[in-house]
Amino acid sequence: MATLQDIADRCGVSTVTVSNVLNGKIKGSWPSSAARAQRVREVANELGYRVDWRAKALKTKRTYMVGLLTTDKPETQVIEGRVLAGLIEAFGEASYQLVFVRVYKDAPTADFADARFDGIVIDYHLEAEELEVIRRAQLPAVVINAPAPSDDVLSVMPDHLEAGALAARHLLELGHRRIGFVDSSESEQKHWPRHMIEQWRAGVRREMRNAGCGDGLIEIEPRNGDAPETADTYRPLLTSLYAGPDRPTALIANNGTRAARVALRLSESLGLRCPDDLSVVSMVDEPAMDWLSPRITSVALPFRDLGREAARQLVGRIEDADPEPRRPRAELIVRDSTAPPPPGA
Amino acid sequence: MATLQDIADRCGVSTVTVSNVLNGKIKGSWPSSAARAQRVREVANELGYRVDWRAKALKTKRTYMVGLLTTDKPETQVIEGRVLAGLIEAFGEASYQLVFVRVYKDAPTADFADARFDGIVIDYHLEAEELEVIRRAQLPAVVINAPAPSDDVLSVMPDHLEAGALAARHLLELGHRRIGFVDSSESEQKHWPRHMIEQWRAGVRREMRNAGCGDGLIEIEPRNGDAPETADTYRPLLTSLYAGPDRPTALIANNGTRAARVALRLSESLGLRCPDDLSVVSMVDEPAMDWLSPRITSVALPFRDLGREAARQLVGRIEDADPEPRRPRAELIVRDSTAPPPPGA
DNA sequence: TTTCAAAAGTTAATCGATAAACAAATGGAC
DNA sequence: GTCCATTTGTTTATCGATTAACTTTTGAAA
Repeated sequence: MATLQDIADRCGVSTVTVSNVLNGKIKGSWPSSAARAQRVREVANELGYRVDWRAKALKTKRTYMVGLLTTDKPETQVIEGRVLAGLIEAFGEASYQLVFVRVYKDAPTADFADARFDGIVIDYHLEAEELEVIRRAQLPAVVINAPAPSDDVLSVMPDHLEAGALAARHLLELGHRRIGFVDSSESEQKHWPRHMIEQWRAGVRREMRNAGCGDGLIEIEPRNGDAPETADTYRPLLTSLYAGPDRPTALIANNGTRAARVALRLSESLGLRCPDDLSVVSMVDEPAMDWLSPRITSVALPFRDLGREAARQLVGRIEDADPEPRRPRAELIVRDSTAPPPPGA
Repeated sequence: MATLQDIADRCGVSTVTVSNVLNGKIKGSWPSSAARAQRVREVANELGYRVDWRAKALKTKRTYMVGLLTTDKPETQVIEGRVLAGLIEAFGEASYQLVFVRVYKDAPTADFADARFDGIVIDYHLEAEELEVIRRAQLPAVVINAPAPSDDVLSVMPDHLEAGALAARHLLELGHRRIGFVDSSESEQKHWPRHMIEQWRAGVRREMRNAGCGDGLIEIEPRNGDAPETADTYRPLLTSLYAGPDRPTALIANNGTRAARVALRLSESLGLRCPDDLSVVSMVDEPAMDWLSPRITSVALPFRDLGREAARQLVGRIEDADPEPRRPRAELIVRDSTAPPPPGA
């Protein structure tokens, strides 16, 4: 592997000059220096020179490494793949390496301190308790898809209010006037951050009010205590709802599993067909949404862009640039589970 | 951040001595040295000393970093989360950092060489073309869930033959004698490595021969050219199959989507019910397998263990230890989509 | 008591880059 | 032609650890 010294020897200059040329600290104001700089670059290229970041990092007090905090819970997905893809892309472009760090409950800061990162990325799966780790680390940090736990932490979130509004507008345009919002069952609520879901609901509510049917929003949230959630969890609630007069003609479910259960199983057992009698929208676009039958209309969060934007913000903070924030937008993917309400309804 | 010098000053010894103590190069044969070593360790602990791997890496020519090669195809999942979890765990225990690297088609070795990894992990999604990158890098490498492309590359795979056998044995024990193996459609086959699927099929075949029904294996593989695969792709094939005399009483599908399609949609349109009339097994356990109705019996690959074992092997190779290989085993998860065949069949 | 091999410790040099301090070259203004 | 601010280049020192070469200690054997 070629070093600065190798290039310097071949060009008859000092290593510092080579370093300056390659780091763009030579403006090339005079012909003589411009030519020399050119030659240095050529030789560097010829030798396939790549900076040794170990040495660079040692001297500059930086590491060009960013830690990605993940949980060590076996059940939770480590990180959404598309977020990861966006992070890798954008950090790569800025010459930062993305390193995975497991969060140990026992020794939370140990291997974390070892790494000496320049910054930290926190996925939204992490809980408040674990966020404490980063406070202690005193490093630039960005949280993806969750509110910042304190002022000095960056946060990148899509406009969840708008995401909810997107789903609602679609249904309103189809002619629906009474819409149910299917929330998590009690046992599931504990395991998920509420922030997104509340925003979605608020967005739905806003659009319905704008459309003049403010009281058409029906909250569906079963009280099942600690029992695990199954398709049956929602049955009693929906059955009694559909026995009454103000039955909703469309349902918005706060994740894909619930959407599928409502669309595929409950609609059947209620004697309804999706989408003819009942429209269903999922607020989370999962792979299964595209191959179930009917294919389920979903709101897709801009995961890849979330990753890219988080990287951009964090690099900005590390390098004291603080670029203006952008808010990635959610998209509606219209599939086969939504249609105008049945004529009689 | 404390350095060796800080500890050395406080203990009245040289930095080299501190380094030796902390790296366990002092045997403590004499009381005087044992005591001194103890004191050094105490002070190190007190100051919260952590080795600066930038300096260590610079001198030792190692980086303690392992690159994880991933595709840059937007559609493909970057990496299976459970594999990743296993990798993080095991590398963490061995003090290696796991760094994500995007594979650029254009400039395949550039940022790769920058990183100067000690080794490489390759996920099974990568294709032969991309494997070329690692050959050029000349580093210890391990491929997860795919055969090694050359002798000097490590490979960690579960026993896929046994995985197929597992599914077959389950069905045979239930009393099935004619079993269909649902392979990918033509258009999908191109996008997936065939190795696993061939092994699964071979395992199924072996078990059926052992059970004395060697000709009971029915291959189901639609010829749909380049048309995208949908639930309808399999309909003609299955319809004609179920019109004939030798209809299978059970189907093994080579992924979750196909299993779901066969179990949920096709069985209905054929006038069969799952599992009463038709049993279905998925060779890939995906989240949806657990919440669809019926919940689908699946073979779960030991993803987490694959990650752990890959890390173990690679660290062994890097540190010239070459531990004996272990083969993680697949497991059968019995759910509601399998039952004894109907009496008449 | 002397001798000696093993163990422990010290000093000096090094990995590859960059920062700081200083010296030299340059082109335009006077 | 001289002066000067600017740009460029050089020398020296440094980041924090480890290796190499060498010296000192040590406990036991002779």
